[in-house]
Amino acid sequence: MTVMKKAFDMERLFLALADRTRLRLLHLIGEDEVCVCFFVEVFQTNQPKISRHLAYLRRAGLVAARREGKWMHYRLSPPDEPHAKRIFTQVLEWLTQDPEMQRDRTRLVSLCCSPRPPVQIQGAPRPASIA
Amino acid sequence: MTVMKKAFDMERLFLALADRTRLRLLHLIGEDEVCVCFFVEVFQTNQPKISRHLAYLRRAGLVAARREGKWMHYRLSPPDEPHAKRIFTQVLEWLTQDPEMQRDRTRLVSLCCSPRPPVQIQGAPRPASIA
DNA sequence: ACAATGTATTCGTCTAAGCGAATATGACAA
DNA sequence: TTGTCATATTCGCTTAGACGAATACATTGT
Repeated sequence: MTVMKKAFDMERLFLALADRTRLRLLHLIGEDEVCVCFFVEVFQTNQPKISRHLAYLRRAGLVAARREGKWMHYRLSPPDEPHAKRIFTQVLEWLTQDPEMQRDRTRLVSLCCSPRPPVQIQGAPRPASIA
Repeated sequence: MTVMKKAFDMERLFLALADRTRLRLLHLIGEDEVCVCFFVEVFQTNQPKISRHLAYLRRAGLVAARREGKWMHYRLSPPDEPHAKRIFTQVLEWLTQDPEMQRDRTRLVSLCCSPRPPVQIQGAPRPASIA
């Protein structure tokens, strides 16, 4: 039985991109590998919401997860299909222009560098490029 | 009261692209201006379905319509926002690779050039580049 | 074994949006 | 007018998916 690589599903890609929370997640991950608890802190929202959107992105093949003890780290996983990959990259570029996205990023950095971070993330592993 | 140009809504764009019928419509229009009845013929589906999807694309700002007697012609209307426009263009390029899209195009051409076209489109104005 | 902690899933509810069938509108012709 | 044709909209139904609240699961520390 051969492993059948399915033709990349465009609709699935665009559905995944058609939600603000997911766009914010993708942008906030960026070049990093980010722990779930940071998303919750930065977005000031409940944890199940984040988890569900991350699951959605994972199913769409746009992010990948790695476990480290109780922590889960998420990183981008750009599509293989060349057109999809180019579009994915350009979407990420586009996101950088958005004020809310910029605020998210700022928030993440200050959270990580803060001398007294919120309790929720005290022991959490920092994103690679910031730690 | 000043005319406020709203910041381009990314979610709206991706929602519009997240449907196969709409992708097929966008691809079939291409560089042309195409009459509704051709979509109905090419896709072998009912007319309200086409009309609703065209309305959706119109609301999303991706197509524009022109009336000519009882016929409505649709053409692409690429977004102004530079990032949106680039993505839009690349999506269209990507669509070209898809077998179903290619079949749609072939079907359109043969319909137009057929010496005995189906009744539904006998009097209909041909797409500019084909006529 | 048990509790604590980080994350994932489930549940019930609500809204957006897809569909076919039916109907409305708008333009032209008789 | 009245009818016909091309297109648009509405209606009733169904499904995907977003949400908060509650719960389940997994790992670590006691």
